[in-house]
Amino acid sequence: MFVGQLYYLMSKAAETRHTILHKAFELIYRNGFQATSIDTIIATTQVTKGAFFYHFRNKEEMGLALINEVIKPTMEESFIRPLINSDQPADDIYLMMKHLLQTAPFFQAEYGCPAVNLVNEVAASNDSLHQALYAVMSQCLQAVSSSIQRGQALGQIRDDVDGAQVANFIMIGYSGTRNMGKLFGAACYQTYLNELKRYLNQLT
Amino acid sequence: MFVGQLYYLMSKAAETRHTILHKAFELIYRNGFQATSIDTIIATTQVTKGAFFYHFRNKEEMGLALINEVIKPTMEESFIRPLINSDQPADDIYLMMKHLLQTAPFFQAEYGCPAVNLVNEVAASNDSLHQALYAVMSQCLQAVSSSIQRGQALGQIRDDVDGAQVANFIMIGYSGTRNMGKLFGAACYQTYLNELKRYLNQLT
DNA sequence: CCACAAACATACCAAGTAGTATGTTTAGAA
DNA sequence: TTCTAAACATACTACTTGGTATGTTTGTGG
Repeated sequence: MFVGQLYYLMSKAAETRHTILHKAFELIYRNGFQATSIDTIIATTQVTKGAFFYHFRNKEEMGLALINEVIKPTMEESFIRPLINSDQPADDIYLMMKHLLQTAPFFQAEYGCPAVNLVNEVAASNDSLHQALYAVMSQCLQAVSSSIQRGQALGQIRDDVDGAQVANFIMIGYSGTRNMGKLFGAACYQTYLNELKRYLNQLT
Repeated sequence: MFVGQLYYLMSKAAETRHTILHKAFELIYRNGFQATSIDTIIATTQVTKGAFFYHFRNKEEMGLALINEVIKPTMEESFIRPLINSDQPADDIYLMMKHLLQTAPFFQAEYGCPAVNLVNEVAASNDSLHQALYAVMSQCLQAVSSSIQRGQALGQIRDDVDGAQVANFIMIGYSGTRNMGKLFGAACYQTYLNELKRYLNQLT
């Protein structure tokens, strides 16, 4: 098979798959994984059930693809990329978080963070989704941890600071903020940013 | 009606109601609100559907009762009570959190915190449950905030510290810890406690 | 232009869902 | 004891769920 032919052959199918995943992402983001039925997904995508189950063996596999093909790239773009090669970790982590909370594409306080929501809903009950989310969040942890360690090498972060612990604390703060934001609204976001700055300053 | 007669009259019924609520609490804690069906609840409680719907108009009202009669007292006992009249807020908040994360009755990292889980699941989609959870969590916020302000009056906390903001940050940290604990396990708890101590020290 | 697999479409199903209709039991007031 | 309402029990229903069985369309390699 020529690549061109393969491309055209798969093009429409890939588009259908893409449509399903991204529409499902929106629905699941707002309503949760369990609460979003396949019937709802195919109704809003105008895709038939046959097409859905051609592309995904079952709902769980669709969820897996959603995490790996929609959520993971999104987190890489908004959480990890701003920290790559950062030479001022305290500032860069703060700015990354500020952007993430205030202008990221999926910013909506009432609905939280897609990744955090899924962790809460499926981590305890679905092993493969748990693992996929674990991979995504571990990447984020690693990005923060590395930037802290780089900061230490550059003499900008105190040596007694444990990068991995700080990274954990940042992720904890992020997920907690997204969680409390669903309850108390976006005001939480500014609170977290203020206290995060105070915390980061103290690492320098 | 005499109180005694009323007491005996309601006693058995109250027990049934209590059984339903507490068993539902366990199931919902582990599996979520939506994922816990009424059929499952009545099967594990050995209570019939007629009894269930005698005590609760519908599933939502049962959830409301669960928040107000099970979750709220639990949070009052483990989150609020340790902070009442605390004269060393930095220490007391840390100890309260340590106890809450390590020895509280509903401590199970993989399942998180019942209140936090519910916030995540229903805050965006159910207004009355949202309000009930808002009330519970606001109480917790208030307890932390008050203790910080008392600490300021006693000269133990810096005057430039905003008690309400600190309280928010504590709740954010708690919920985030419970959330990340579901993903990464109980190791998160120690990390949070360490960084919390560092944070609290800096307020004195 | 034809065979054939990829990509979809339609109809269906068994299990589960919240909730109801209609009973029966039980315990205390009179 | 008897009457009555609270407290439960049973059977049922309309609807939704994830998933399947069985088609039909579509593109493309030979």
